[in-house]
Amino acid sequence: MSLKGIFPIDKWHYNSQSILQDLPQQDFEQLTKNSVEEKYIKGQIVFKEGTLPTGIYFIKHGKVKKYKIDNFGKEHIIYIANMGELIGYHATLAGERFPDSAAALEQSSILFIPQSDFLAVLEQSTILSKKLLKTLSHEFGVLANNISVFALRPVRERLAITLLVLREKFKTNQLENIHVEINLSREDLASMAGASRENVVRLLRDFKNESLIETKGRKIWIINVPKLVSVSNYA
Amino acid sequence: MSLKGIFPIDKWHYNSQSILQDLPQQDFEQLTKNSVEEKYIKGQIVFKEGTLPTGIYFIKHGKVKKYKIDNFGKEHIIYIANMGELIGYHATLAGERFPDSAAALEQSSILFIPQSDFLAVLEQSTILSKKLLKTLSHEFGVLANNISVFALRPVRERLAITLLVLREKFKTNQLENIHVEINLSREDLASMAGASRENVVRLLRDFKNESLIETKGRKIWIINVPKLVSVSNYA
DNA sequence: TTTTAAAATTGACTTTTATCAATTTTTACG
DNA sequence: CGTAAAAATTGATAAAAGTCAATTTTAAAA
Repeated sequence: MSLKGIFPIDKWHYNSQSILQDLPQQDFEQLTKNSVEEKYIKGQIVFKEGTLPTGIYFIKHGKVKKYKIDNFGKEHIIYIANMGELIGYHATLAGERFPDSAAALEQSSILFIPQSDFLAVLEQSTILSKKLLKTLSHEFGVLANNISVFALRPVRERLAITLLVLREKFKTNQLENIHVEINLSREDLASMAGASRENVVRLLRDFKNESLIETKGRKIWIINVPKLVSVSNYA
Repeated sequence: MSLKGIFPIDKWHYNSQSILQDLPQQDFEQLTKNSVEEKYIKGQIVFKEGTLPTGIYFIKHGKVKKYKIDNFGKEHIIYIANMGELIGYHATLAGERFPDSAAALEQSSILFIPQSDFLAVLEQSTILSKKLLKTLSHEFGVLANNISVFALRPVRERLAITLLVLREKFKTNQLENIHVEINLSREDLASMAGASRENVVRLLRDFKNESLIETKGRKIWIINVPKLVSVSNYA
């Protein structure tokens, strides 16, 4: 069950994998010569909004949520970054503090690249610079989508979109793309969809009654992708 | 009445003015050698979401709204770009179609810079490239803010923030910063705050009753900035 | 100025969504 | 495997926000 032709999934992914992929060998080596690989346990914070950046992060394995916390302590998950994605570069490039926080969603292994190495390679590599410009510009579209969906669409549709996006994130590169298991807490799901936990639970029950999804414990499988796409009113 | 120290207005502006400002003379000339200045009347469309970019746009005078329209025809204004700002570069840099639309909010004069010139200067000017990286990275923070505010905060707070942001946009560089006149249709205001027009009208009446703003016709003046900041629950 | 179309406002009502307080289920771990 | 803590679910209720249908006000044009 592919989304091809029925849902513009590109508009929901940052494509930051492409930044370090097929970077010239030399650039890559210079970039990673002082890098350190760190293990993160589930829930462990990678960087925190408002702090000064000391480098950028490459996700070798695992998943990382990027989020913001409002003045009342409520969390909103902006994005889930997957294996192969680069995170934390906005702060360094803008010369600002981190605009958001990042925490591991599961046991992850992350390469830390010091700011000085990143900036040094950027100084001489037009390829890296172009890749960053391309990714950042693409991100703009993703975020613009997000904003207008949050501003205009009801929770039911936002949740449908969230599930479709998560399904892609949780795809294992195995053959069995039909049975993608979404494994995320209801709290995190609510925090992505911008809704209360209880409301998400109720809407998931509805989706289940409508035979759009199956659930077992916290796990969710989408069993009717095209119908969920139509529920999302997005495509 | 300044926002300094009481409201982080930087987190709501793109800062794209800095892209062409203090660009080396030579780069600027090459960039603009084939540029065309066009007049736009109020409401006229500059570019449309989903179309292929043919260049980028520099706002010499006037104001431009950047917006998206959902499947039901409802409009959401993502951003208002002011005199001196550059717009429309994301599509070209990402190699994609326009992620949003742009239309003049008032009589405006806009410089069109052909894509080929933009890309040619980018190819050789590391200064332009760095400025773009900086602006795009800063924009990420602005958009991330936006998303979490739309996802988590109620309309009353979003409207308070919207008014504070608009006040900055409508500042004339005169001395009289106290009496900034916000002149925008209720429809556009609602479309920025992500609310119905009627709800915006009612909330504006509340703000008026609470002596936060004054109105005359469609025009709005914020008369108690610090209190409106506190209503926004954002600072 | 007068006229008229567009925009803004108001009231009544409905729908959506959040919140609070249990209760049940699941998961982690000794 | 059993148990405690955490997470998920449910029901009841309240609050927020949208919609629809007038009516009034404003602004644009003759």
